[in-house]
Amino acid sequence: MERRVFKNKVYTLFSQMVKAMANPHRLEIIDLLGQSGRTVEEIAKETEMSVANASQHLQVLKASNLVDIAREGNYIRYHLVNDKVFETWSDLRDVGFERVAEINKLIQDYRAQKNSLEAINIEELVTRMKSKNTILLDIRPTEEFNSGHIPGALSVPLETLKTFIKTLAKNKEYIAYCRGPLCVFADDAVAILNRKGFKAKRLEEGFPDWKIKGLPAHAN
Amino acid sequence: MERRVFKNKVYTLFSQMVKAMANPHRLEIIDLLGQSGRTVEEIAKETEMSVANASQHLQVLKASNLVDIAREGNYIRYHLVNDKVFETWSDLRDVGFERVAEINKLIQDYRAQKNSLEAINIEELVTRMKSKNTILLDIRPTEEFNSGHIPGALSVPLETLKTFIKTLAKNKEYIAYCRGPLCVFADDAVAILNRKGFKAKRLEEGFPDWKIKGLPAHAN
DNA sequence: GTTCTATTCAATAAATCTATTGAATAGTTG
DNA sequence: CAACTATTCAATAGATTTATTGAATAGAAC
Repeated sequence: MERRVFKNKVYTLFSQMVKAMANPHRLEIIDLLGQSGRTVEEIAKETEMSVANASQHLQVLKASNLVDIAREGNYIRYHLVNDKVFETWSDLRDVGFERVAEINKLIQDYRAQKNSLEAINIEELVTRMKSKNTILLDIRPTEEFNSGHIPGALSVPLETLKTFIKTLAKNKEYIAYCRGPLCVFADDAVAILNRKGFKAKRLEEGFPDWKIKGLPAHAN
Repeated sequence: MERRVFKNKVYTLFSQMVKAMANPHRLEIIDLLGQSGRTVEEIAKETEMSVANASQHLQVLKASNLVDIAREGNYIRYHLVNDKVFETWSDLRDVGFERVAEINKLIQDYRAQKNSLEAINIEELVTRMKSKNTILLDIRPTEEFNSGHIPGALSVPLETLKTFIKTLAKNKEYIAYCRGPLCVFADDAVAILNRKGFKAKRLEEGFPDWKIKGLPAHAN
């Protein structure tokens, strides 16, 4: 095979893989699946698209070997094929945060509106966790907490926060985290906590980001 | 702004960035620019496309903040905006090598045909370089070698290899490297060396991959 | 200020991608 | 085996992307 033909072929193959990621719905799906495997129905519900549409996008991801499936009784559960896929998305995300002004502004504005402007990152969290004064809250649904969480975190799904809040001490500092920088559970939690007079900030990243950094992860 | 509206907007912005990468020509351009900045004309020549077409693709990359420009006299030189962009491409590439059978096969076949099947990776290279018996050859054009190379490498652009080869000792082991895993200069060099009875292998990765690993890089 | 040259723009036709709908399928449960 | 249900398929119309042309532009050089 001639050099140019080879190059065209190989870059075309890579571009097909990139194309599979190059869609807002599919990025959202990858972000979700980075969390844990999910059925078509669950994905459709969380991303607010039709089941047929979600299925179609999942087919695209599957055809490009970014996700694979496991049958479980009546359901088919989709997974990312491995951590590398999430890492690629995570790198893309970083480039976006760093370079695309619109993305930055959109996120800042959203957080400002929620009164959740201050965020700390994973490095800062590691330092702070050494202090007894910091309490870490995992705002995701229970199942996600159970399938893996940051060691030392308390499971406080958003719906339970309002009752849980009564038990919290005012003299502590709270850090809330959820699925990732684009997940808004933690922002909502921080908003509620601040309103009630607690000192609270969100963690910029989420559990999958913690995990791909190779930091220890607890599972129940 | 409502949660769903926020999510749609933010994932759309990210997907626009990914779309900018989702084209074979543009991936090749990113791969090239990871090497060093280049003018439109240079890019058009190396990728064998028309200048108008190359320019159009560069506009797409520029609009997405993946590349920027610097005027130099009569020419405009395009650069990647930062290392993160190349790292993202590098991660994508890894996923492709690992998960997409067609990509693997294509590359293996091409190397087989060039008699350059055995490749070592950067980790192995670091170990081997401790031995006096291993000689590292940089097969890229002189300018690229000068703008940065792996410490200890000899500059042997492909055109000069045939004359250079007369000076080489048969009892050494040669490692050839070039721009990256999809660059074929090193394969050609290995083929020539093997044909003449030298022990030679290529380095799987290229100089930019060495650099983003944070390993030391010499420049003249 | 005119000429020159690298680069960009504009227009177009072909190809590809997307959401929606409703029907089809495959595997499970009773 | 029949009924059921999660998922996929197929068809379509509208939107987006792409390569190719040849013309336009903007800055450098003289």
